[in-house]
Amino acid sequence: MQKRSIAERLGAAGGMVTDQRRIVCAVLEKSKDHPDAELIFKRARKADSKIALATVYRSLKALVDLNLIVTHDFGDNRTRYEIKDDDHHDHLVCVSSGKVIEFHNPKLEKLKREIAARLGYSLESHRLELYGRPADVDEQTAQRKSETGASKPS
Amino acid sequence: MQKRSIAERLGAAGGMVTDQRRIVCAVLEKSKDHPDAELIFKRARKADSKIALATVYRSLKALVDLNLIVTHDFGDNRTRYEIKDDDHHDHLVCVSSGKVIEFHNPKLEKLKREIAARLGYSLESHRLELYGRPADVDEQTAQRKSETGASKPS
DNA sequence: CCGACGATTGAGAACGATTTGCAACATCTT
DNA sequence: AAGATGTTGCAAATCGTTCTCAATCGTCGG
Repeated sequence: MQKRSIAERLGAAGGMVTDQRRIVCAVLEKSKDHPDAELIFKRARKADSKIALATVYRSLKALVDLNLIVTHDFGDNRTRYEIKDDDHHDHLVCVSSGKVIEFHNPKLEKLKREIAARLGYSLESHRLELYGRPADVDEQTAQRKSETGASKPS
Repeated sequence: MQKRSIAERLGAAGGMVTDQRRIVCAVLEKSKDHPDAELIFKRARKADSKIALATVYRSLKALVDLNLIVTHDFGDNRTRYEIKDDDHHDHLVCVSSGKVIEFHNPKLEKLKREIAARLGYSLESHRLELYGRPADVDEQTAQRKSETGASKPS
């Protein structure tokens, strides 16, 4: 009973399940990238040629409010959307290609909580993006010696 | 010879130094918060009642391009500006009061670089914000036992 | 110190992303 | 199946930010 679709979870959470919202949910589930509203809109139009952009925005907001999806801001000023995964991950954005790599690092998660705690706060959420450029192969191999616990995207 | 003003550094970097830019620089230097363009504009108007918002934006962009100031995005969609400090710091945003606390954590800096390296990238920049709410005093004292290296804002 | 030329300014229009007003319509409850 | 309520589509409105353009200023060569 783990694989409930976003649309199902939307209904379970008390949200109204409409055809348009089902479509937006389906688009998000099928998207492996981090699409913005416009792109989600374009993809949604393939399933419903008359769905409105405003509806996409409203559906996305509903899903965000219900904590079913999360937003990202990768510097270009577009809000990107992604299904909220159970295990949190952060992003590394390649400054030369724009490619986005997801990663999860337990050490980092722990450190973030500790920092907040030391400042007198309990961590509610956070946002982290690394911006980097591909390293030379030399540097890579050199660096690979230092274990950090960073893992490839799931 | 360390305390050159932003305006001076702007000139030294080859940027054109105008009255308006001097004012924007002065506003930034006096601001202890993280003002957005609109707020900087309001403050600048106190020194020059006819400076234009567009000029503020243009001055800010010039300063960002010359690496004299940095931008932040704390979730509300406003770009905030801050003088670039020598030693990097990140931010913790209080979700209940909106207060922004700066902190610097060497462990975190190191970890970020390592993570990027392990993914095959050399870290160019990054963005990190923690969002938290004030913890109970109990929790605070309990947490304070775990050393993290987090330091209070400078 | 002055004049020329390119850069900057002010004002408002223009922009792109996102939101909103409203009438028609679909959904969930009973 | 009917009604109350939430949602949709469309267009107009907003918000932050950038651009256009004529007027003006800063900087550099002389």
